[in-house]
Amino acid sequence: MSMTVKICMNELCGATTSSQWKRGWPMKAGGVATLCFACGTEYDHVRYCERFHLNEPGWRECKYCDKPVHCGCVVSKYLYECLDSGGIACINCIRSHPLKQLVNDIPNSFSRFGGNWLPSVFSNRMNNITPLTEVLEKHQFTSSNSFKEFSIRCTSGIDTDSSLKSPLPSSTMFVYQSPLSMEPTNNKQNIGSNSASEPQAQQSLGFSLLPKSNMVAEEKIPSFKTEQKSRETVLKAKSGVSIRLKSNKGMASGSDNRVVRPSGEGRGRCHLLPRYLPKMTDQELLQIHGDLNSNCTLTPLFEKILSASDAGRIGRLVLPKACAETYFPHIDKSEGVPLRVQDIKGKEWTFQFRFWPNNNSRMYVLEGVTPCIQNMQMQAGDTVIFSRLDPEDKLVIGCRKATVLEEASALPNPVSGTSLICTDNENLPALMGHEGTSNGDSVQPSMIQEEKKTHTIGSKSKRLRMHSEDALELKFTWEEAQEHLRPPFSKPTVVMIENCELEEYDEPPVFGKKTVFTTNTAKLQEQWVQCDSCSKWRKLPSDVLIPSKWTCSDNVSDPNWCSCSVPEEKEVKRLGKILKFSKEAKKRKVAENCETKQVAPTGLDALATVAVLGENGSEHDESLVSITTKHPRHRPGCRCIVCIQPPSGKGNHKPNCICNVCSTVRRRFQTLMLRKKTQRAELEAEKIKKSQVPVTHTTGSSNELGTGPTVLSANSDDVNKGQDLDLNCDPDRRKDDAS
DNA sequence: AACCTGCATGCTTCA
DNA sequence: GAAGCATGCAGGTTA
Repeated sequence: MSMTVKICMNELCGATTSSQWKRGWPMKAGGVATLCFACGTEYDHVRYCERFHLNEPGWRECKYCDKPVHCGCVVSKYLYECLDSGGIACINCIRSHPLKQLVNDIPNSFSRFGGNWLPSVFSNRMNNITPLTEVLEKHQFTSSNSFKEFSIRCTSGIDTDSSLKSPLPSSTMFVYQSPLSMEPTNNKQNIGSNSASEPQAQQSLGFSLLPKSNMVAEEKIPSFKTEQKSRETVLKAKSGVSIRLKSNKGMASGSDNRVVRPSGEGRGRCHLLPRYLPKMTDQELLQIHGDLNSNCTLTPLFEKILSASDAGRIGRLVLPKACAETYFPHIDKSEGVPLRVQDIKGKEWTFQFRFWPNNNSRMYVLEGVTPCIQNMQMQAGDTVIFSRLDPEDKLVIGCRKATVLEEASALPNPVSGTSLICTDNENLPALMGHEGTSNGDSVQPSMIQEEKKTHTIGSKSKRLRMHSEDALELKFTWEEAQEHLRPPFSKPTVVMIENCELEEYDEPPVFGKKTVFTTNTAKLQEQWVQCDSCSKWRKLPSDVLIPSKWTCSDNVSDPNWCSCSVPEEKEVKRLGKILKFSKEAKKRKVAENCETKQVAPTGLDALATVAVLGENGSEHDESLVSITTKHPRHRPGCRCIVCIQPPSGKGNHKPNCICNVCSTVRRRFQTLMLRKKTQRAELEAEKIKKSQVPVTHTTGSSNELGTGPTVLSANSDDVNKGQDLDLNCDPDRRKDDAS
């Protein structure tokens, strides 16, 4: 029995289960896709898995069966990335390592590399999984200003003070805005808009033209030409598109600058409930014009926030009765009429506009909307906007993404007392079906924004109300967060990927106070923490978890230092030097990154940097206290290279030493050199390219190609330090010397 | 067994 | 209290 789970190659879709494919999809292995039911992407045979195991560039072996997995197609790329997450096999291993498990149950692991938590692990959405190499090179160890803001949303069960001693619950979602995987502005604004009353950034608003012939329904929608000109403002855009804005100041909506723009339709307009009136900013309308290529007038008709059932797999969008009867064709029969619309990508969609008898009334629905909704990446909580385009009388559909907060509000609480920040499409239906807490007694009115409730799908139903007020939001840069995130108590699984050791944790990291780790003369790790009350530094055992607020009185491990009145230990002076070095190293690194605009140092560069710091530190202080600039979270048992290397970073090993440290360092240098070689080649190629273009100024400097960080090159003496294994050498120089 | 269709139920909002 | 509407669910259909 071999059953293949299909994966939609549309990375924005990623539909996986057979149920998400239209009928005709073969259930047996070896079948080919035709159409993804979720997103509507059409496939031909060539684009799918015939390429699955071909030896194309980019392939790699399955860690379990040694057969090639990654051939370059999206499907295998996905497998490849999952492999990096650990524990997943290729299709060859389907029996022992079910692909289904791979796809539907993405391991929620938390990875560290070189003591730093990888951002990708915090975003376990299928769409957001980022290849390891990209994570390392583009996110992790680049200059600090390249770190994107991310937020940790804690829940009511997590207290920023004391409860943080405990690991975050598994349901806690770390929202990290990856420039690779998320849209550029929306999430950041969402994350940043703690106050829900802030104007919401519009992630996307898609409108497109609809050919007149697309209107299948013969019954015409009433024309907009009858609307009152006096209430219109026509914006002439550069492209010549006229966007007719109907200023209606009396109907401005609440807190934001979103203006309720009634369609101006004569029939039944005044019967529309306010929540269905289109609320669009001028900016949005101006944005729309960029998508329109003809001289047209766009008139928003109505909008509706998608409910769970609207966005669900049933594919039925319930239309507000008044809107349907006002703007859509009149229908007499229950089966209704087909209706064509287009989205922003120019894709045509045909919906069945129909109704059901309901309590002596009618319930209007659009059937078959799932592909369109998926294609527009809409979820429950997002707003679908129906508009008309004049003079062609075309029906267009657009969308407005909900904020993270809105999305959160749209979700029922899966765990009592815990709010889940989740943007995962796939989780949505399941969560929607979770009624155990939907009628929970703990449901409280939102304190974040009263109005918000009327804008979320939870506004109508108890079932969907959740505790958005419980969400706490802590903002850090990714780099800052590293210093607050500490490994959970569970032991990590160390996996080697591309000669890099990754620690995989099943549990999320622990969030706590920033501390400084040092190594004392006995080579034991110590932890320093600053009192929030007296600002004195206190020494604690390295395995103690520090809550976000800590004072001397909390120092239960050493009664001698449990009072703010007690002066600091003498060792603090050394700590001060260490901190100074740490800051300087960071500054140098950032400055160099800005200056040279080179490829950012990788974790291996950071390793070398650490080694340098260790040496310098020892120069300034004879004690063996050392600190890692990139490894603030080391704990006993940590097996990363920084922890296992000699404190001074060099000098204690013979050239032919085969100890774990030396072999690891050798191996890593090889990898680093190889990588740098590639980078250098790329840069040179680029330089040659540029040189062929007329250049007004050239510096003549050539040594910036592929060189390591300043910290490395500043220690050029190390290059000539004989055959001893030298952790501080510049790999490029080393390579040059060798050649 | 999974999916689809049509209707019923019951919660929310409005007048 | 009435109307609207979100969603559950039973029965039919399909793979």
